[in-house]
Amino acid sequence: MSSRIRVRFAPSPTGLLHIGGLRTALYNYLFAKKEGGTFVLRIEDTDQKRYVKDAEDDILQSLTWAGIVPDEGPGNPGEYGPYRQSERKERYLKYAEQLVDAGYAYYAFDTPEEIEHMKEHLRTPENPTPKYEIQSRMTMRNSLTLSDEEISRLLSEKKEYVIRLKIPDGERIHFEDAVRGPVSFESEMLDDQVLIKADGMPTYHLANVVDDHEMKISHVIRGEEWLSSAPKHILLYTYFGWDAPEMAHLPLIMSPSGGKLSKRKAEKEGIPINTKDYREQFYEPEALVNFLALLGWSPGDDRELLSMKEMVESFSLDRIGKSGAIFDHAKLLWFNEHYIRAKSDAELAKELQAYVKEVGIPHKQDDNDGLGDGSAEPDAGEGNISWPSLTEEQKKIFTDTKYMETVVRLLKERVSRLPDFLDSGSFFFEAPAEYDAKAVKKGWKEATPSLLQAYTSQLDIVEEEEFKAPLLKTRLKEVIEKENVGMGKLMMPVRIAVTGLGSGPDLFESMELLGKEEVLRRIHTAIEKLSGS
RNA sequence: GCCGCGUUCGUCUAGGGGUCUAGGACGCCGCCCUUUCACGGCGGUAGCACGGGUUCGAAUCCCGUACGCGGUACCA
Repeated sequence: MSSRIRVRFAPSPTGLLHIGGLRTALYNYLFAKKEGGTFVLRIEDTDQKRYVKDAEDDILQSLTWAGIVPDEGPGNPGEYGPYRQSERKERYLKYAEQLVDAGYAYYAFDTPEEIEHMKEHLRTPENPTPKYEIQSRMTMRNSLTLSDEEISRLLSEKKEYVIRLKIPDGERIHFEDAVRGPVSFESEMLDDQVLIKADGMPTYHLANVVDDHEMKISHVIRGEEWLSSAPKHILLYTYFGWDAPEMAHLPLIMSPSGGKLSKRKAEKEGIPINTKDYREQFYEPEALVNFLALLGWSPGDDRELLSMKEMVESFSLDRIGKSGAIFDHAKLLWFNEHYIRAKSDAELAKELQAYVKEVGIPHKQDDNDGLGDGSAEPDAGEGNISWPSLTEEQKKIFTDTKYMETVVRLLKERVSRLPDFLDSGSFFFEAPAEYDAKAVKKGWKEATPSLLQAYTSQLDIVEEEEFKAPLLKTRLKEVIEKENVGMGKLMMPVRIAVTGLGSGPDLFESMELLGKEEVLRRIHTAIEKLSGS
């Protein structure tokens, strides 16, 4: 006999899965796994107006990518299906009518205009949002005010109607929230929530309660935006005579500028909001998951880098924080760097190849710096790129696994995200088109060309097979000794010539990888281009 | 407006009456390593929102204020 713990992630397919949703799913998942329970995915597609066709696919793909795989869901039904609310439509009406019969709900025939008129009438500065409730409902056209004949006539004429919950008067509704402790609401503050909409579909509130009950959900773990409607749900459980599940309302993920991290806000602040964005930009899923887990939860000790397994082992609802957590992209990048470095060169090379195949290579137009104060901005570099197709030559390079693995090995310690390999290692894939102005100014002097000549004449006589890092270094040392200059005097110009940049991975290893012919060509090109001007 | 929830370094957090001159991490700064940069190592910067209580003692408990956030739909 397995555990009775059952949790669900119940997104509505109105768009791509955003990271807040992903975190909610994650917490549900961690709790389920920790308790040996079941993690259910339920699609809450009761709003036909906002339905987005591909959203469900995206949700599942994103969850899978993150390693948060549902035990039950539309794709892998358990014994409580179907798992899409649109496919469970009939049962909600039945339950709602049951409530009507018991006197806990009623039919309402008001048109939207009539409701708006009522609210308009009641609206004052002190009460900007009038409700459909104990007072106002008696002025409306519903089964509380209409005669029985009138009601059955309207019903039989198939007039549009909704079913509303009859909120009781003067009750205080208490419940215990697993993360917040005791919470209570005055019933006066609730309005007569619509349970069944005019189109026959249930609202979230009804569907949610019915499904959680029918699917034997033991713990409802969801975002704090639901806290205010929890009393309505509690009321529904009571009226149905069901035990309410445990509730846990998660703190919201906030934007750096304050407020809920909405799509709009995130975009404005340069934060990828959809899980799909992270997939497409090849973030390490472990990094996102680790980061998200710690945004509002902590294992109770000083560990920060946790595998899914470790998170499962340490997870508990009472270690979830109560206040909103600001999304810190810089910290996410730190996690990402960590997980990149934890991967093998072969693994990374493969991913990089996949990335290029899918996306292409970025071509920087201008404003190419890589030096200077760039390190201050974690997100620098985006915006000025285009994605042209690869040349034959580049295809050859990118399919050369050995080559790619070396690139990865040389660059791994200096990238934050997978695409950065292409950015900071662009010279591995094409000769520098321009030279970093700062570096040139600092390291390219009058005497440079002759020094470079001296070095290249040494390199000229190196056999191709001998063109290895240690030898290249030795040759360079010999030249500077002979010319009686410091190492930087030669190394910097060589770096500029070969990479176009003032800094980067080990120069000699980079040269070895590029090969004799290419290196010599680049040095000669640089002398031509930089010495004239 | 009303209702609800919250408030520890810039950010994520530990801490739940004495062990707190508040710990860790990211970021930032400095030093070391490296004749580049990065990684790494070491060090530093910075915080209990405010005001009242309770107590021998409060970041921790209570009240109030301020501020923030959420909700206030035939959206979820």
